[in-house]
Amino acid sequence: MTNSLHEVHDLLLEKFGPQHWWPGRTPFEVIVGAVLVQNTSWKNVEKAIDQLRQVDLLEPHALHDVAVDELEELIRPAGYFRVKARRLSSVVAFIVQRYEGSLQRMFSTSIDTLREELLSVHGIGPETADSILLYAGGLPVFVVDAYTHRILTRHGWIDFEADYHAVQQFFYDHLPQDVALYNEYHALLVRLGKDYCRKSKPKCNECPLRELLPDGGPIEPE
DNA sequence: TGCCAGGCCGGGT
DNA sequence: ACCCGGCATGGC
Repeated sequence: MTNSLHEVHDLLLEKFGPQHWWPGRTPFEVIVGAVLVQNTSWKNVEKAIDQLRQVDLLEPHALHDVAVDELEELIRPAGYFRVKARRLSSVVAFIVQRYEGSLQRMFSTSIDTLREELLSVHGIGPETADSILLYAGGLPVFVVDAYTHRILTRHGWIDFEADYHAVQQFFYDHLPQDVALYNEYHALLVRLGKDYCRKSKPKCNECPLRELLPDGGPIEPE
């Protein structure tokens, strides 16, 4: 790693500008979005969120009172709607039962404890948990997603085999603990990924990070 | 048109 | 401990 991760962040910020993540109006809306966006484009999620807003379901107790099959129809545009309706129900049940529906209380819990609790909820894995902690809770947690992994492996910064925790640790090892930095950085990596690091149609030769690499360019995609 | 999107779970080896 | 299929709509 000849260049600090700071430089990468600064270059991306210079090129793309602030991303203003998370695109949610309230912490609860961010949580709902975090579940709905799993392996799905944000565009689809927006439609589902809009439908929930139309019927005033973007708050814990209201959503908790909705039947699953009704929820399914409302979130249909987000895809995987049966699965996600149940996942949302689980998350909301957790918030209502464990924290009386208060995100204020929920985010008062220590990060490590809350992370473990979130991971124990059906439908919440590492990325969703961390997205909730960072983007809904404003806590210093770095979010790793498929783009992050792909970008780092294609540039030879980490092994392809690196798992979620290893990738996350890579950022913790090279960055100061800074919520605003974590927030912007993840958003910028996703932005970069969409333009230059898609699973298919990668445009590594045009990648703006190319100039930061010692050998003049990203390695070939796997 | 086919392939993929800001994952996660459960069953099979 | 892996490995893999299933889940589903909408966009390029």
